[in-house]
Amino acid sequence: MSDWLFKSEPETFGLDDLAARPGQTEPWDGVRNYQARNLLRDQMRIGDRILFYHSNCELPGIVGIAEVASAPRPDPTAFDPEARYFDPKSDPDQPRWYLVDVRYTRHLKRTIPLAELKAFAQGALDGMPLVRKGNRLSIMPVSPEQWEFILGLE
DNA sequence: GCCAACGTTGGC
DNA sequence: GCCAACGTTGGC
Repeated sequence: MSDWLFKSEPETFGLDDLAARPGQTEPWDGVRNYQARNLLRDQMRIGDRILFYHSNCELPGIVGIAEVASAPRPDPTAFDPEARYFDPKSDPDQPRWYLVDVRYTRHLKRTIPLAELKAFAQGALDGMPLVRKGNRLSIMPVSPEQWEFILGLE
């Protein structure tokens, strides 16, 4: 069992959107980064916990908790020429991109801002990609210690 | 809106 | 296989 952090732009699809979905569950499509893909495809299991992070917004930070609600499976939007994330090089017989379903768990009592987390970049969150400059990884692993520490800030 | 950081692409 | 050019991410 592993823990993860997922980034999402709230203007596109935020935690409120997830909570409003039928079953509070949504396929996490559109991941088009190989490092994120490998984590998603090879390591995610049903029940894994997710820190839900809002990026590219007024107050970037962790806003809630979700969970992995399906096994990894090929991302169908990669095969759809109409889809924003269509990838003509993804072959249905050998899919390049994968997704999992994500289910809402809860909102945090407050947003834990990135700026606050960065204060621990040389401490409890040492090595976490999120607090490293220029990081763009949209899915990253969270150690049990990091998970406990971050929620301790709530 | 700016721009630094980064991943990907493609020419050679 | 190198690396410049390009497009994207995402904080500020």
